[in-house]
Amino acid sequence: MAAKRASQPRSSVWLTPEPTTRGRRGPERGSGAGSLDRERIVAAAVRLLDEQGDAKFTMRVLATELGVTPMSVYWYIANKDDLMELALDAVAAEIKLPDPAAGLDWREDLRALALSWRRTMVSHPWAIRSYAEYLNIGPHSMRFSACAQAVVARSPLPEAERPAALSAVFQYVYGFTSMESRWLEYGKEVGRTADEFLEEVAGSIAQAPEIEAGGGLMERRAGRSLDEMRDSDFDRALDWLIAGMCD
Amino acid sequence: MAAKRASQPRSSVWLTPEPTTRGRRGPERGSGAGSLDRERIVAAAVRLLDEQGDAKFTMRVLATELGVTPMSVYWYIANKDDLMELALDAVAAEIKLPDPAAGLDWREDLRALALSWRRTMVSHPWAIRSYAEYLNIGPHSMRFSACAQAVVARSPLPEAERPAALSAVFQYVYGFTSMESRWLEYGKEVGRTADEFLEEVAGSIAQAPEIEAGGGLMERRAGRSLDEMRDSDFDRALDWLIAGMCD
DNA sequence: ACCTGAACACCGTTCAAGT
DNA sequence: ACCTGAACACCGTTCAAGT
Repeated sequence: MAAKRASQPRSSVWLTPEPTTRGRRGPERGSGAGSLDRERIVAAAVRLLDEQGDAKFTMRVLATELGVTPMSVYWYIANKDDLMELALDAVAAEIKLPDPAAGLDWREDLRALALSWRRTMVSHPWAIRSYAEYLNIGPHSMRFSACAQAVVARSPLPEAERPAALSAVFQYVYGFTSMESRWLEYGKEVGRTADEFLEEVAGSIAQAPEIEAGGGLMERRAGRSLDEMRDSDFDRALDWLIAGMCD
Repeated sequence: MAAKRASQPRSSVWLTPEPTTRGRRGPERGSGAGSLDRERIVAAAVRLLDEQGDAKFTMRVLATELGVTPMSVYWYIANKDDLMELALDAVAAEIKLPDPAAGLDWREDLRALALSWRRTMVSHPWAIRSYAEYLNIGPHSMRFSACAQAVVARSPLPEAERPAALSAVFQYVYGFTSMESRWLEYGKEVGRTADEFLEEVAGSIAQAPEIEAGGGLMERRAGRSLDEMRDSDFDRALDWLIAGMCD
């Protein structure tokens, strides 16, 4: 999607200051059903992305949803890439941040942060996919990372190592969640649970002659469901990470 | 790209047994310049993806590169998604595996595996992006994960915890590398080094009033280049992970 | 200031036809 | 068995025009 036109360098909504005239209007203009603005457009985009997935999300269906012609939308946003960045940041606003006044240990707060990031992303698979394509530097996203930095700032780690600590935790969470939602989505598309789907795939792989059997990576352990296993593997790895950081 | 047509569930090349008649020919047919087959198609795809990026990679330019009509390619592969999966697995073949006979500590082998995965992916940014979209269960990819499993099998970890260990390491590496190559590519697109680009972005963010300053996440430490910092953060986090796993 | 309609330059892919 | 040409059903977006 990004950089479709030939050699135009791609940029970011966040780096091109928005002309405040557009989509910004005073309170005198009542929010009648048909009035368009950035906010309404982004909200509709997020809703459609959630409901139908990013593959089916086009400027044309967005316009239809808004009861408007495709080109109307372009009055408020420069292009689809910008809209995706806006939608991405809107989702970042949903991530619950721990209350610093609660007085929890920094490790618990870091854990909580990781968990709520994961929860949010699993419910917006298109968003986590967009991470691979867009810079994610909107205000809500920055608010999240500022919060994360404040949490590690309370740790005993020397200042020079804090970025590595954040990197370790959140790159891991990103990787894990990305993988997780890919399986969930695949399963949903073929109409099964992730459990069933993964088992089918494991079966096919085991039979394919040219594929050397992975031997165990995909198999259930102790009769637990895959959902349970996923959760506990996630927790376990997080524990290791945080434990390792403190020696 | 995946699942473009409306409600057709997406599948995978690896799950739909290839009719061996196609693209498989006896040795009697010399590999003349114009002869098409799966192998040649996939090789050309990888080359084009490397050179021009996935945004510009279309079936039409692929066909042109092969000196053939777009639809010729479809005799050998079912669709573009399948081709991407094939290309993805071709790249997985490049990942260097540690020699189990070298007698290194399992931790060193795990590290080596992570490093060579990262190196391979950084040189094929389209491939790491494809991870978010496709099942990655081709023979070379499975060979890689079988190797990784063999390595942790040599660790003192109880069997039930090995999947979590693998998950921790490789999800982290995936997340890190994904982020890394996104910045590298963005920088390249606007014609600067990742260093310069990141600095510019940090500058813009600092100035944007609605964005709460991240405060330090993006700043250099001790005058080192970003490349150096990236490498050392990566190493540090890997150490933590592996150390944490062993208590 | 805001919205439309028609058009452009693309996509991936189907299908009937050629050799 | 392999390859082509024309066409279909889409995309995002430009541009000139309307109100």
